[in-house]
Amino acid sequence: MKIKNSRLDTIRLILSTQEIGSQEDLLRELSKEGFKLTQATLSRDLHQLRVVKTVGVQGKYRYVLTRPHQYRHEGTEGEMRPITPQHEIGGFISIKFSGNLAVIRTKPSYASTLAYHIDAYDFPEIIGTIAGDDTVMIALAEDATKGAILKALRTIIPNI
Amino acid sequence: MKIKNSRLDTIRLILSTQEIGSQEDLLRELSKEGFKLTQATLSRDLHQLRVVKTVGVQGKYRYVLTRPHQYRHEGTEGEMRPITPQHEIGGFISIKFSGNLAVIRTKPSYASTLAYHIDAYDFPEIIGTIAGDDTVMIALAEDATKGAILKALRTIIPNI
DNA sequence: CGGCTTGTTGCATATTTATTTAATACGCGG
DNA sequence: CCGCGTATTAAATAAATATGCAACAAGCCG
Repeated sequence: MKIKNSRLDTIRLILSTQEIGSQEDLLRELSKEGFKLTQATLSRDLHQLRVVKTVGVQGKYRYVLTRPHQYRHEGTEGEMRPITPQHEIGGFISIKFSGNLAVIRTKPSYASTLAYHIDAYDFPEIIGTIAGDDTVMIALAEDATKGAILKALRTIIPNI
Repeated sequence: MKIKNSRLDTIRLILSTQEIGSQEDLLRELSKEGFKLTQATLSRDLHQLRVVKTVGVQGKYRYVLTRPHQYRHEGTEGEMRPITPQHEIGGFISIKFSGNLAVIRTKPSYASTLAYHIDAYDFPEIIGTIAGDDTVMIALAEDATKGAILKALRTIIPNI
């Protein structure tokens, strides 16, 4: 529907540019933009957008967008060869490499937990991670080898 | 405090291994582990841990860990040199490069906002971004140089 | 130790968010 | 245009979560 879509866009815009701490706040901003709706509808909108309420640095709550993740298509591309363990560790399913990226697949909703653990270790071979729902993308340092990454990750996922 | 810390650890453990959808659920799990506390206390614990309630693919709610923010500054490894500004602009903390990727760290919850702005500019040097809670991963165009990226981003993050 | 400051907790309650329900609007094939 | 299935909504309410407050425990000087 037309109205709803533009409303969702506006929600995205607002959340991207302002620090919104409650649905009431967001409702107020939306009404400034000419949208009138109830908190119930907003709650459903946010659910659909998969917006989450996080805790910011100063302990303030804040609604933030998550990205609509791609639900990818398993590899086909030559280089990438999945290495899959016998036992699933904390939702881990597989890891593949390509260039300076590694992509870990997990069971649904386990990705951010895994990314959390990887981040916590702060491996020098890894310059950053991003988690979707069931995928963790890992940016590797330029000189990191596949072996070094696997070795590092083994501290978190023994049977990787 | 002793008890509280081990409780926080246990919360992390539980959230890492189970799909918890409400504080009541988590409370139940904690009591199995011998912790007795009220929802009020748990709410405060989760706030302190910056745990967030997300929406999974099937629309289920789930509590997940976010990363411990280290205001780090690694900068040791040869190629990678975090470039950190004097003033924090919109939560920006650092940027690192590796191959055709750049990884920006932000203060917690600022990543999606920053990514949104980067996207909005539609720089030819940048073919796409992904944002987590405090990390933006940027896919660079094939011919983009580090300098060109920094120059482009400067329109958004002046002191980058 | 005695006072002071800080941190932790439960209780009760406020606040916030999700959901049920019933009504209304919409899209579309016939 | 009609009828039927699907969306969308508001209102009320349920459910979930956050917080003010008072009590108590811990650490910390002097």
